[in-house]
Amino acid sequence: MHPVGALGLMRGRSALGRWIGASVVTIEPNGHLCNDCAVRDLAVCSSLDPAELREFEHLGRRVHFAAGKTVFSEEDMTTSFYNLVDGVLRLYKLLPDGRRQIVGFALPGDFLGMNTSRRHNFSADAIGAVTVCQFAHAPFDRFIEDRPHLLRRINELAVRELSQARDHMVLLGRRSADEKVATFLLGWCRRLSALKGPSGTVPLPMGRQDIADYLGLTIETVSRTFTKLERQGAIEIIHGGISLRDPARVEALAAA
Amino acid sequence: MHPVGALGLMRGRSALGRWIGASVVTIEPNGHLCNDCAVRDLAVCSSLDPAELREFEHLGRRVHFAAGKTVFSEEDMTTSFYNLVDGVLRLYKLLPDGRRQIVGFALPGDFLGMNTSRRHNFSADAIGAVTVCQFAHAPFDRFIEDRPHLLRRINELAVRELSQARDHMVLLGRRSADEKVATFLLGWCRRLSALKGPSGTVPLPMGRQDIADYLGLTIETVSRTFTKLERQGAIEIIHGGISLRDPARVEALAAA
DNA sequence: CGTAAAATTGATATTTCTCAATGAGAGTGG
DNA sequence: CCACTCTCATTGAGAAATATCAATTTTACG
Repeated sequence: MHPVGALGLMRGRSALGRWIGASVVTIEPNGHLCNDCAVRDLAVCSSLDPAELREFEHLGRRVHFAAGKTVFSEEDMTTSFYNLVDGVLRLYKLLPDGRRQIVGFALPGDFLGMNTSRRHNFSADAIGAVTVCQFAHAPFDRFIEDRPHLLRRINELAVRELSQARDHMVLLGRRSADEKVATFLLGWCRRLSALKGPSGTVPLPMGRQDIADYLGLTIETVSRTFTKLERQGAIEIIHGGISLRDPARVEALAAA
Repeated sequence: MHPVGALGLMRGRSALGRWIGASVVTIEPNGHLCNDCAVRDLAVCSSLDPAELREFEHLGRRVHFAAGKTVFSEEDMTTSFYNLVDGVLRLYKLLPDGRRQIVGFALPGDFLGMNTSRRHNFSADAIGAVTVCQFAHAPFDRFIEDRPHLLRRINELAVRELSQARDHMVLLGRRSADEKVATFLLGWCRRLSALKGPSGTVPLPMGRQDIADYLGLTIETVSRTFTKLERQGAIEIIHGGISLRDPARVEALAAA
């Protein structure tokens, strides 16, 4: 089987093709059970006991997005929270002249939609096919009201993201192109391992331009750096991903 | 009066010189009243009612740090939360080879010390004299236990910081040196205005190297950009700060 | 097979960094 | 009060990293 497809992260075409063609955004009929949910233990839901989970079940609805579709935009009013269930999102901000900074890639279990302003402060696009669990603000807020453990869990996720954001600032402000790429590959690899277990080949569902916009580089520099790493024997470039040939070397390049 | 000293942000020498010379880090004897606190309505405390505040009062103790002192270090175990009461902190991370990225400047009202690991994920130095309100973890956690409104307030601050962190990623990854400096000056100016009211001259308590490490530039580039802005008539460089001569022009340079 | 999008590669330009020297204030001690 | 020294900031010249522009190759998909 294709290494990328095997992890359900294929770009441009969905392994779950049945929604595509019918419609690019599909809302699943009610009746999904949280107990069956793939991110049951990863997401905010991990703080809920079985009884709560049964109630929670009725608050959210599953929504599918086809590759490239926008889940929400920076300027939109926030009406919902989202739990990413399957697929990958690119989270980004645009400058007025079109320059783009990707502020992160969301993976299953990530919780989106928190804000102070009533507006999202970044946009989110599906990379490949995506499933989210969507919660309207009002009922979610009511549910959380007398469940401080859920609030605590949400805070925990926010604080973790904050820590990652700071790490990324260091990368953007103080690392060379080589270090940026090496650090990205390692970090991505670690996140996927945590999610799906270790694997020889690492799928990169996002395109080179996405990687460039995440690392504050141009697409050409990213491409050249990939090639350089491959020539050094550190990685092997596979279609739709890479293989870490010499992880120690990549770590050395990442300079901790 | 000196414009910088007037705002209590003078660098290198404290307006409250009485602690300095005696000791660089001073713990105030108990008995401080939250009601008198300058950040009463800014900090996490704003979510507490008068009765709670009286109880809260006993949890924290005020600690003073002289200019340049480290409040906590990245590698330290976290034993406390901190409420910045007076002064400015630089929050930064270091790479093994000494490169530094300043991830933010903390101002009065900011709440520090949240984390998921049991360690701080950045270091904090006093820029000029600083007063913090320090809370030991255990009693603070106990206090928060049955006060979800305080937890909600803390979450609110975390989410706001996250939003700022993302804005800063855009700056670091996608803006030119000129845009970085202009954006920094405007942002700093706005933060101080919100805190102390608008003012013609804007104190910059941090040094040029701090600004450079915040913007992902070198000190020379920052210095040159300041000079350039001054020659264009956009700003005037004052000792220990600047004056926004032509705010519209600076905003144009910041490119939204 | 043909076309379009994405990725790679090369040549050159630009920005920012590096290295080096100079200048300006603040604190010190005579 | 005045040299002296220290740190911080500024300025200049040249170097290096990365961006830009342009062409080519590869891959995807009808």
